[in-house]
Amino acid sequence: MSAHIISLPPISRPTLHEQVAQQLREMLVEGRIAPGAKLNERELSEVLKVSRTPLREAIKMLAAEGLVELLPNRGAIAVELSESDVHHTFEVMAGLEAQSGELAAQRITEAELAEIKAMHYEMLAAFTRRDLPGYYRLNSAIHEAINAAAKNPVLSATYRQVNARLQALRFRSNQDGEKWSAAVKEHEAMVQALDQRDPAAMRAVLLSHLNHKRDVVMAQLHSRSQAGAQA
Amino acid sequence: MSAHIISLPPISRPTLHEQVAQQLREMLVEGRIAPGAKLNERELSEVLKVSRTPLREAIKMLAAEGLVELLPNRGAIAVELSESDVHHTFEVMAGLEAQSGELAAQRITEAELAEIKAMHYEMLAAFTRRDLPGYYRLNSAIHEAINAAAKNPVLSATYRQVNARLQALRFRSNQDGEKWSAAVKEHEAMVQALDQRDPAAMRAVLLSHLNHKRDVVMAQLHSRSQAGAQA
DNA sequence: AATTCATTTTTTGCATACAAAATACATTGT
DNA sequence: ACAATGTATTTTGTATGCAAAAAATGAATT
Repeated sequence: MSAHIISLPPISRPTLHEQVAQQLREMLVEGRIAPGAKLNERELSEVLKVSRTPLREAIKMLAAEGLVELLPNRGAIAVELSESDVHHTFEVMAGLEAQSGELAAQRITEAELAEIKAMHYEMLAAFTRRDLPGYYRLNSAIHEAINAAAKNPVLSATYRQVNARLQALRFRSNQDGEKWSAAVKEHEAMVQALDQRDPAAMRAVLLSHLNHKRDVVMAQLHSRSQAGAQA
Repeated sequence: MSAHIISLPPISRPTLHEQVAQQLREMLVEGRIAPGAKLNERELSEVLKVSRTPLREAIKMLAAEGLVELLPNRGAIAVELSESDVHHTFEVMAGLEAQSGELAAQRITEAELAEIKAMHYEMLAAFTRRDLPGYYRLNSAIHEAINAAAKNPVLSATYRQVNARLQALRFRSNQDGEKWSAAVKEHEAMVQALDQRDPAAMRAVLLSHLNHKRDVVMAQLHSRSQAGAQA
């Protein structure tokens, strides 16, 4: 048996239901399928050019992930989180982020820390330019990096799954300038806590960060539902 | 506002894939399907008396829940957690339990507390009789009750999903007598923290409780793998 | 005997077909 | 016009069929 021929098959083409699940995931998180909207199987199978079988398998996965809700004999709809759902979800996210930060402060490497600092400065640039899309992109990249620095794949997977449900809310609209700069200040404190390898400080700042984020989102949801009620 | 999707249908008749998923879940958690074992579709569809279609849909849900692993073109196997996986999973469970306890200490009602105290005494009885199955049953009922008292459905669902993976390990064998009484003492402290509505104390005791549980399980896994290596 | 290669068998993945439930529609009666 | 009821259409749920991939089998060669 020749020793250096083995271990070639790293690139496995994803199965069809896997690809479909990924596409639907994006459509749900990006809001191309609106919360509450029905997922018509015939329609989707035509758009995605697959038969209903792999499509249904993908939908079942998304249901287990909490991105869609299955209604027996009536198919699936994109989840629509109630105000209370959002509150509870943020509560869990806060706990996950706090733990993530706590562990990251214990386990982060110099290289990872340097990269986070770099992204932090880029984020400051986006903030200064009032470049909201850039800010959000960097913000979520930083949180992902903290997550990675925690070195716990189970925590990362759990975090991503819960976070995906929140992403589907599409709450990335303009936020109050004051709240925004407060968020930036919190990020400053985060980087500092990481630099000092201070888990308790990291936990504290992330808890407060997530609480503020929750308040912003809930306020937006509220104003959104107000606007909707008038239309 | 709120999602008023569910108004009437209290799931009169669960769909077939739903029932199959539930059955498979039990088989996996109860160890009737061993970790690492292959899930043969033809075989399972004969045992469960359903066609492969709903069976496959159920398997996809279990994959999303992390109970089985999908191998492209080679079907599914029951997840087999590595030592590192178990460690990471306990880390997440500790965080979830700690938060659950923290919230429960803030939100528990007198009635809920009374019920937990009652179960605690039953558990003491089981401990005194060295009734291990009864002890485990009451132990998990108490943790479920704490979870319920936290009044966060998202947290409960996340907790259950992560916990199911650990249950599949079937680590309920005899534990060291000293460790056992230490666990009971921790439960005593839990009830006290709940009674005093002390979230910080609750968090602390649950973190240490889960850390000890992790140590016990890891030790058992180790001795088990030792025994396996000799056979 | 062990290894390689070709062939058969099994198993998975996907598409289609059919049945049952839900929805939409139309007709009737008031 | 409206409600009620029966019928048609659509949509979901399940079973079956077929093709491709993987595994098993077995012969041929060294």
